[in-house]
Amino acid sequence: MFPTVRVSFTGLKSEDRYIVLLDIVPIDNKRYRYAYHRSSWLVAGKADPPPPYRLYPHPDSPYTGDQLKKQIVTFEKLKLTNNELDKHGHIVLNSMHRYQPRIHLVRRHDSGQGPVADLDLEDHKTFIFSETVFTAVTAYQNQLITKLKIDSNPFAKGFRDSSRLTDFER
Amino acid sequence: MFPTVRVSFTGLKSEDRYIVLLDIVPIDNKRYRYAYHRSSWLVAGKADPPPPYRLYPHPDSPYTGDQLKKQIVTFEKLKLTNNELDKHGHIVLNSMHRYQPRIHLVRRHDSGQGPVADLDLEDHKTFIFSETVFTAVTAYQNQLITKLKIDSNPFAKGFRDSSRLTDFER
DNA sequence: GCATTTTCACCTAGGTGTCAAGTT
DNA sequence: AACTTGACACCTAGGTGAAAATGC
Repeated sequence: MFPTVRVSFTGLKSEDRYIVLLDIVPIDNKRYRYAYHRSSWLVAGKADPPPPYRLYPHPDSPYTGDQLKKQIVTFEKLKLTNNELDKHGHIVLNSMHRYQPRIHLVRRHDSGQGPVADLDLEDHKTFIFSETVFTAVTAYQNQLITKLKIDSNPFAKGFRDSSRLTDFER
Repeated sequence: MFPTVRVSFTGLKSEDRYIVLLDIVPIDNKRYRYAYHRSSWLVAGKADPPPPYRLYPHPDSPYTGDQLKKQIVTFEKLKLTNNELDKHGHIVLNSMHRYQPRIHLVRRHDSGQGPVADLDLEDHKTFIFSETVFTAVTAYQNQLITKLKIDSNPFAKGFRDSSRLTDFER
């Protein structure tokens, strides 16, 4: 997933163990389509059946409070898929639906062991940044988003304006 | 450092915190030179003054006992240098001297925090594999070691026999 | 008519030994 | 004469969107 979600924390207990998780939840119960002629998203009916819900623990978890204070947690390895049968642990989304990523910080006292199965059973806090809402697609619907992603992602440098042929050069 | 040191552990306490470290110590007080005509190492006098000693903590440390049980700890990022003034945290060695890598497993109870400064002050166990002794060089002294390293390291694939011109092909 | 998947060129990032040139 | 360094070609490994192929 690009751009990459990056978070940092304060107010932690040095000695405690923490797990940082990310999940992505639907924003509404709708399916969308893109209207090219007016460059905007339109509601296209009720949401499709939701794919399996997955809670993605940051692969470096658990952290000690001490470790976590010092760094920025970067979800650069998080991947999205629309394949309900995915076996790689990626987060599964419906294409053409709108989503809100969330960050969860779970605190484990000396007792707690093992993976986080259910957040409701954990001592945790959830953080939501509404500016990170997005629409899932399999192909970009809009040239502006294509340009934005190409210009901001180092791996897409080969598609930058300056390295491509313009109409004039062609 | 290639080949990469890889270790796994058993008999850990799930709840405790562990730090895995690697250091490299001189095997004797000698300097060596290579005798080409008889393809063997010869003693070439007393050791040069030792460079700064560095204890290299595995970058993923600390581990919980639970985490550490499940995985192979791989020191693939460990680097060696002969530069006494090195600022990258690499292990500093004298070229043409013989060395023994060692693995240290430090157990931290709930109290212990911070980096490992002195192993003698820690609850730890040291593991030595004498088959990992090596001679530090800046250039290989022997065509057999060159061939062995090229054949076993994926990053040196471009130098394999099959992809290079033989005398016959030339 | 779209949406989705597959293959591809083009990158980032960095680990190899070689070879020419420099140092001691 | 022995050793060391730095630029280089050649790899591994994998993240990009484009375009063609496929599916619904």
